[in-house]
Amino acid sequence: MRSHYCGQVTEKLENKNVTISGWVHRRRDHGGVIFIDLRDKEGLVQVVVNPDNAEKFAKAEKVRSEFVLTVQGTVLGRTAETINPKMNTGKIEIVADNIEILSTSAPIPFQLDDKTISEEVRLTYRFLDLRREEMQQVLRTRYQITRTMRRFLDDKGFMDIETPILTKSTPEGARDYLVPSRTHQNKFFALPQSPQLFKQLLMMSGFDRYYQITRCFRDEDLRADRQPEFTQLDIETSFMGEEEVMQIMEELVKTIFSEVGSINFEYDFPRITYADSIRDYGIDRPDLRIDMKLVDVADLLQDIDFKVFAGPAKDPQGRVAALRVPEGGKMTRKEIDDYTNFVSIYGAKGLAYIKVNKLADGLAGLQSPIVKFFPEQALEVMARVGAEDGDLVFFGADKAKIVNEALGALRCKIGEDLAMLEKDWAPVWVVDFPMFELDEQTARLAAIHHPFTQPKATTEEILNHKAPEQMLSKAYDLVINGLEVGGGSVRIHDTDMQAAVLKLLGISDKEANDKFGFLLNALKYGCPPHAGMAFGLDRLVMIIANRDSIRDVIAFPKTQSAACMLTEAPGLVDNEQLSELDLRFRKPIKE
RNA sequence: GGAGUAGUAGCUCAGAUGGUUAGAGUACCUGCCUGUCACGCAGGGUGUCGAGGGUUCGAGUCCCUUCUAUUCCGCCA
Repeated sequence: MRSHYCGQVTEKLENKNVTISGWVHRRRDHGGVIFIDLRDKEGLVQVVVNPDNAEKFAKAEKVRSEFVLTVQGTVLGRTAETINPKMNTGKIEIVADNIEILSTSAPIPFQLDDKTISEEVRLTYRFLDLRREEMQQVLRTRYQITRTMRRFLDDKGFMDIETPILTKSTPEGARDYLVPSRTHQNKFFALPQSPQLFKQLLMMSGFDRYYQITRCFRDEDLRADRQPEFTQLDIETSFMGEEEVMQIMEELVKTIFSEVGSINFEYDFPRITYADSIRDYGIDRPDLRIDMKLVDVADLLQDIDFKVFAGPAKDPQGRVAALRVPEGGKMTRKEIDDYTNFVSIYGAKGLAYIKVNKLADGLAGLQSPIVKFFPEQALEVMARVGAEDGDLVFFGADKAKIVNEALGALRCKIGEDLAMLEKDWAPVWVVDFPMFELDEQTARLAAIHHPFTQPKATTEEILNHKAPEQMLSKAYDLVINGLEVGGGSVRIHDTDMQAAVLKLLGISDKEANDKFGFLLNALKYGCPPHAGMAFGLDRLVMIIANRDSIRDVIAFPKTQSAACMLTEAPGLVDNEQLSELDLRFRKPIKE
């Protein structure tokens, strides 16, 4: 049915007979001659149908968009006036000897070259949406990335091993997707949030280097960069520490960017500690494409007669920080109001600012509703943040968490709005994460990474630590352009240390045994030191393919309510199925 | 759970202040056309104005409820 792909018929094949098959991209009927652009995965080629044969011509007249055809014909060079420089195959055309209609098509609900189609329509007809060149290209990029990952890891002695999809609910972490068991009454499987425990067990089994490109499931609300089922490149190694894992993972990422995106990082990825990242950027996944930092000014403003600033400045839990926007003085009142509105999302009660008109004029050169509250300190603050004429300096003063989130987000928003991105790519390792965080509602400690991460402390120190929330862990995240693309840690390989961590987390022996006793048990039988990492494949593809949404790099994604527009999943099931599972609804089904 | 935005023809959208028969482009259909490549020309409207309720003499427009999509907050070890 095919001697060549449409997109690969070039002038080299002139005067040759070819057979091509594909979809009718467009038909132009001139009455006496009909042009058909035929499309397959390699591209488009123009087919010319002349009226020299009535049967053939009649078929061409019947043809419509998206019909599937096989065309036999002769490749001919176009005359100079009819060459189409916009097409790769524009120097030639195929003069049809014979046309076969393999499949007709109803009028399609949207035109493939229309770039303004709503996502709702695209997802409902995803099989058509995926015909678009753009989507074909993205999925090809995705495949090239996974292929590169596999080759890189295979060459380094990593082995691909599958782990169960039907598994057990884990403590903490995200909400599980549950699957009722028919053979075990009242019991449920959980879909894995990640193969974390299995890959640790594989290390204990002696496989030494494991990887898997695998689906993970988390039943939480969606975002542009979050789907309830997503794909991870999951990796674990034995007898490697933080440094070795980070090095090999960095090499992997560089290889992917180089081979798939022709982007070459000729430097070591910078590293930043969690604490520094929060201090300078307000967030643990800093976008280093933007050259602005938060600057602490609390020490200068503790004693002023302006409670909005002085209060948080004196509060150990508070923070007063400034964000200097170079040349931000051009901002209008409305723009500033919009930013004030923006930070309110994060709980900020306001957004103070100082416009720097002319520093040489001293206080008179500063334009601001708040300078009058601290005339003595204002210039010192300006010096601290490095303000120059024409700048605008924003201030956040509140609980540290609020200031960090508000100014951190503001920094990125302004960076984008004012086109302040200084480079295309900014990878960075974030290291020295705290081991625990204090849950404000329950006042309990929770693991920031997961409870199997090794703290930077001995078992003794873990048990006797006076401020466990200050303890660091051997965890690391890889952040690119403000997006967390991967994270990992050194794991605990010692029974006593694992018990100590679980104890701090307030997980009882019984609970630990119920939920992952198999892991604790395995730890007893010779566990190698091991460490690993997992990459969010979808995010990595998104960033390399330069898309704004993870949905654009997944063939069949879910909507924000975790539904599939195409299959209309999730759906109702038969009563018979429910009764086999011994399940019943607590409320009547709404029609 | 919360905040914002959107929902009118197959698609993308217009439709101040409530007013007669709801429009445009495109797609589609019919006819014409032998060099187009977003072909062109002439003609044709194919509609549950997301759904339900309310106000009104009268609702695409106002009010309430609700559904869907999307962005964000919470959530996501």
